[in-house]
Amino acid sequence: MLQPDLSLAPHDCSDCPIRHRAVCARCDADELAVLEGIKYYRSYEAGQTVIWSGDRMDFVGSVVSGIATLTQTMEDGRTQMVGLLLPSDFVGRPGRDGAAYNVVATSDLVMCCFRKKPFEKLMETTPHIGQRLLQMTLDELDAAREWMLVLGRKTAREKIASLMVIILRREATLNMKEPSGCLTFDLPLTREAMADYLGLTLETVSRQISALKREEVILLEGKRHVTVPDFSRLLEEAGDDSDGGMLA
Amino acid sequence: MLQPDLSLAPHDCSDCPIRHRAVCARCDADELAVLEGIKYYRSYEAGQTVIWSGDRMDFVGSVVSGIATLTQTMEDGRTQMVGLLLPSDFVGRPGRDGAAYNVVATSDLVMCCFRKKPFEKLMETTPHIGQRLLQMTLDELDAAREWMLVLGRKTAREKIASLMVIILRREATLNMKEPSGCLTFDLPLTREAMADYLGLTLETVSRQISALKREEVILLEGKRHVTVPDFSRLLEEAGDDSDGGMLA
DNA sequence: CGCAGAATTGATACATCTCAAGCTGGGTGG
DNA sequence: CCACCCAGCTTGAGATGTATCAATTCTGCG
Repeated sequence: MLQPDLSLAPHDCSDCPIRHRAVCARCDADELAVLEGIKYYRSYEAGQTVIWSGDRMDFVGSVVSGIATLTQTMEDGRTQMVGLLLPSDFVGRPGRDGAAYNVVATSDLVMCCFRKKPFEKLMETTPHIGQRLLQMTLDELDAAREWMLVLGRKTAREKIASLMVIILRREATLNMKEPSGCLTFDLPLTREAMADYLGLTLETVSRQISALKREEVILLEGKRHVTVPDFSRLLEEAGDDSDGGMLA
Repeated sequence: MLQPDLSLAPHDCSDCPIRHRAVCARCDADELAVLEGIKYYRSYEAGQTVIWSGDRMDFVGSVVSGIATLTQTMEDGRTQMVGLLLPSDFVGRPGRDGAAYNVVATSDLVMCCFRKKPFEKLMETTPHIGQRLLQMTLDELDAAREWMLVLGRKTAREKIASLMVIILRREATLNMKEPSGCLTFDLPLTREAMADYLGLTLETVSRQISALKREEVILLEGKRHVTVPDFSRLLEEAGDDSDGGMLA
């Protein structure tokens, strides 16, 4: 099914789960009403490709629920993930026609979309949208630069630990609290997708996860469910500064 | 001398060399006049640190002339360059107090600065500034993501070739033409700085440059001046798609 | 001239990749 | 209900690319 059931998708912005973090976060009631007029929802099943790099893209939008990946591929097939899209993340670039990356749904995915032209027009007249998009883009740029350090300078073990730290930090952001002590989460990615994120092979990912398990930095139930008995230990393994690394 | 001679710095925005590409690019005459009122220049000598990561930063600004690097460092000294700042590039983040990265002048450097608070206030009232900053940030994000592919998936030789391609592309952007055929440029970085950019050691950088020279992909005069007899050959060595990879 | 920083080159070590063989768990059809 | 299958994963052994350590060689400059 190309467009899975939409009945559960929110239709009213005021109960939207990403209302306060997405590109519309700063909009007031009037502005929201205009956005509401041009929005529509799309759903994708786990594994579906949302957009191919290079394709014409006539919409932009926000992830409402589910997870997607942003990847870049070389001709010979080497691929690098360049972004992990979680709920509230923005997809697409105003002012550009073609998609620069592949977007693939990693889980079932619901997106809130806007046709590009009307959205661009709206941006001209509604500063709150551009302001929020700037904020979000600056955050993504910081994330990309942090990831450059991971890719360029960290060992395989540090990379795996860094990935787990990032996932835990992003989850903690939702709950508005610092991660610490004993924590639990599910890996949203296959070993292969982790390898593409980390610039490793899937075998190396697997070996390093096994090593972290053997040394009890993490505990595993099944392949995906992870328990971190001591977050600061994980931070150490990631090679991060002991402080949260958070910036005002 | 902490603040080298400023006499050559432009004082009138209308003859500023970066007038049409910097954060002020979209401002009209009135808006420019306001900006002109709060701007000031700073100069740095080659090698000087402009900002230390974590330091309080009371200004934002644009590179007017010269080159600077943006780097991130781990406690044990491993460092990764996360950005190369050329004329017109923007430094600093509105809405944040501390610097996230080290900024170091690689050559003599002139910056056009704005105190942060007045600049932030101006952004609220002058949409053209925010719009331009959004555009520039999106471009930087694309550059960072392209670099993630380089760091995560390319071989040492491809990394060196990619660096040269990027430098040539950025120079070509100034002249508004696609690079092709026989080209010439100066490496703006030491071998060590290249290593920090590419996630390699300086020895590996040196060896790969020697190899590219031996195989006549490039010719060297001195350590810094490079001639590329055939740009498409360099592109191939970089592992890039043969087309320019340019996006609308 | 001679020094210091930058770069090159060599020998060896080691982390990660590659290729290959099995394992595991959840789903399917007989 | 069980046997089978298959994608995802783990583990092993050996190859390889890059790092590390060390010794020279350049190059510009006081």
